[in-house]
Amino acid sequence: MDEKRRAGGAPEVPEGAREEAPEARPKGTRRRGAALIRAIHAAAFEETAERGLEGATMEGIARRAGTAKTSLYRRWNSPEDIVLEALHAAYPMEEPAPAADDLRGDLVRALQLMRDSFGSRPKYAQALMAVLAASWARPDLHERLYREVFDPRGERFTKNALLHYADKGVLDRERVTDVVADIGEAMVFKYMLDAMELPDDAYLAEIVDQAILPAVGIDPRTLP
Amino acid sequence: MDEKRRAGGAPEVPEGAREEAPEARPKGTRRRGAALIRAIHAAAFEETAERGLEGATMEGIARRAGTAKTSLYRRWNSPEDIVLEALHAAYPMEEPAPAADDLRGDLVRALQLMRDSFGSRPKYAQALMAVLAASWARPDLHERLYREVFDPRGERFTKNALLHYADKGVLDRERVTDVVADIGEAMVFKYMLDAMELPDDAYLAEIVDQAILPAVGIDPRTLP
DNA sequence: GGTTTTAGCTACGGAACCGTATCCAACAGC
DNA sequence: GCTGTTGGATACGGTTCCGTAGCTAAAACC
Repeated sequence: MDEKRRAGGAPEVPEGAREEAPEARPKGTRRRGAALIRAIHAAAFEETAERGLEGATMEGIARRAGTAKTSLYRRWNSPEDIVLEALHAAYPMEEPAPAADDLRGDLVRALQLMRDSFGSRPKYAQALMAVLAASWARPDLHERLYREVFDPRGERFTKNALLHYADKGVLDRERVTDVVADIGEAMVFKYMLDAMELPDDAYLAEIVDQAILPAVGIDPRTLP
Repeated sequence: MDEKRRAGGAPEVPEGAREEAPEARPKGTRRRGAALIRAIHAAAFEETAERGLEGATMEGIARRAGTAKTSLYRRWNSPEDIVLEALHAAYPMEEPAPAADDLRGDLVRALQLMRDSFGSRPKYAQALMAVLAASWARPDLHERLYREVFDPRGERFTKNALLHYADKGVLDRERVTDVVADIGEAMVFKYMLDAMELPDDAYLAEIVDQAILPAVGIDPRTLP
């Protein structure tokens, strides 16, 4: 067993949990509207990433955003509300299937889009992970997450590409099942969990060549 | 309050995160040793599942286990310590590759083993999910999780089966890459996240037929 | 039986959050 | 410049959790 984390009642800051310095800005000035909200969203990501969805507090978010608790309660009722709104605002735009005649390239690009969306904003991926985990034990939250965040944007990064080329006759439409359409996302996700970092382009290409293309009946070695 | 519209027999928990009733037992009696520890582990799963790793508290675990906070501090220093120990104790035993001459069946069984391990103990999957999510933002915890929980048991449910049949010449050894060895676990995991439930046997079979077998160059329709 | 461990109970001061109220000041629009 | 709006600061009582202490009593040992 480990040593005691602290001795006595010392208010010492536990290692690793230190908060970022509040958004510094010239004293006697104020943000409002969109600029303020952006700062609060970023703070909500930080707070959720470091303390989990259930550990996040209004006071913590306010501190990180360099604003007052009262300013948060003016708009939201809970950390959860803020985080979900922040996730929604940050969720990547859907890029309509690039019509190039390059199945393999389009699949890789679809996975790149997914990966880059995780890296687009600091702490975005960690915050999303925290919410996903929490939602697994909370049907209400799960429903909200998929309705307010995922659904409105379309989802399915690789599925569009696969269907596009199925329509063109490049591959068999019957093979684009739900299972197959999920392979790419599932693999990227698992990689992130194991490695604690975003996959590089080479790894994405491996996913496409070794998992997705074989699943739709195409040997990548026969491709141009 | 809502009407009671209880159809089935499941002891449905009304939303609101009510805690389970403390382990009832005859008054004036005490558990000790292993029996007590088992109850505390179960309580730690509940607490972590419902409130997240960062939201779990010693008081909450003590309440659920029907024991005293002081009894927890006697052995552990934090909820995290308890949960990690509980996960370690509950992690499924590795089943050596069943030597039957049935690749497809062995793969399905490997995934069943993985799935059943998640359902083996109440709240086990949710607790593990919570810890995984938290660990993604905390290198120390990630290291601990993999060292104290995953590594000691071996991991890789499908990889063993694939390697076994590669050695027998049933499939090409070159195709059993890290990516391919991860497909099964990744797909089960993604399914759980999306559906909030464990996959049934039919879905596991789909994963094997539509994703894993094609990836190792085998058309399931050609199998016995 | 008597003795040693180990659980359970109560209580404590300190800390962090909660959600709200109050008041003042910076901002935007005119 | 004047004015209504929106942020920021402070304070509050109430709750939960922290980690420790002191004590009693059940369980296990011999």
